[in-house]
Amino acid sequence: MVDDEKPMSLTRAERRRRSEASILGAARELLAERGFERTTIRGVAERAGVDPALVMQHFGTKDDLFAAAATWSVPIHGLLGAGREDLPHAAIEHVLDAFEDPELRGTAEAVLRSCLTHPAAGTIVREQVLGSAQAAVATTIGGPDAELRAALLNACTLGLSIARYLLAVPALADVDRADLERVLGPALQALVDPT
Amino acid sequence: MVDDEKPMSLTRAERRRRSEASILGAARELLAERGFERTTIRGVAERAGVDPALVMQHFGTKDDLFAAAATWSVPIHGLLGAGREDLPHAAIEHVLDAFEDPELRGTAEAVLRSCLTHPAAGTIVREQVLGSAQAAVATTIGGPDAELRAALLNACTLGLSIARYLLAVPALADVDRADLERVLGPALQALVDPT
DNA sequence: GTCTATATCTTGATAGAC
DNA sequence: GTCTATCAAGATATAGAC
Repeated sequence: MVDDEKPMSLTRAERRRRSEASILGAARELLAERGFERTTIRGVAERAGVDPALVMQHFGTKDDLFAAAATWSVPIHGLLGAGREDLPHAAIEHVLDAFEDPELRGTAEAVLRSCLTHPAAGTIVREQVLGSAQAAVATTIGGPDAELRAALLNACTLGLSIARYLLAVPALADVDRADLERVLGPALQALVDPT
Repeated sequence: MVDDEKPMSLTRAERRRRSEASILGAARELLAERGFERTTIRGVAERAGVDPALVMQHFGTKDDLFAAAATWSVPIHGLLGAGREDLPHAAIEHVLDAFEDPELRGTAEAVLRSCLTHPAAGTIVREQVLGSAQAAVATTIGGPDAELRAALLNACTLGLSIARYLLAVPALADVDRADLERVLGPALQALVDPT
């Protein structure tokens, strides 16, 4: 019982870890490009360079694979640390950082791409992504309309993310950070300041 | 050749017109609820109360059915007639009207629901919905950033539509028109006014 | 014009050899 | 641990009877 570990166990665990990581990466790419419905187990396996059956062996079902690939832990510390004057700036940075970091962008796109058609993805966006940011922002805004203002702030940044990165609207996809902040900043400021 | 019209032709044409309309209505409903991939010909036929083969007979392919059901002629005259001070108000009315008219809402949701996963729907939103509104708004905005400001105005209203009507974010789905305009209006005004 | 029957393909998932 | 072979279900689309 004690010494039944085989000498190859490290290699076995290592191989498993690697194939799991490559499967997860391939799944994220395809989910980001095509969404949940058009992403197939076979397609994921092919891009990962493994056998289709191996994907099922590791993750059980397609939904479980999605859940594993689309786990998006939103870093809201940037929003929490901001005062009311910094909030627009922080919010814009928040989304631009997520989509310009190659690591984060995959999962962010994977979740957003399917959020209108896949119930699980919709719940993630509604409750985790928008929900946590809304709660973090509402307290620093304050006032009677705090929740509404926070929700609208989120809606605008969500619209920007979708239009710029997922739909690739020309006028938004091409513009650089500085112009974006310069033009959008005052608008979000008006949203945050209760007049 | 001249008199080969049958006496029943009116009935036949009428029946065809009716079944086509009911198929189109059922397709719009399901497309709005589930999106393109999860909408099946069988499901459309069942909801319309007709035979699945009849759907194909009328529309040829599933993509053609989508094209017919998701033809969204955006009424931008409200945006064209507005001056710079009225633009935020007109823009908000523009989206709220579309989603609160039961007739328009179906097609609007059908297009938006699939715009991230179905290429044709994405093109419609990018070029027709956002494109036409952007062109209409950019000229009244004027200045060097006109296109960018118009695109951002569109992105914000798109985000509002998605969050409120498709994702049903609580804080946005429950609020009424007046509050929405009161809070969002000044923000969009700041977006429109070049400072 | 409408429906029955079916062809053809693709999907997610499983069983078992090695 | 990995792959071959395959199942069962569901999809679009078509052919032909009525």
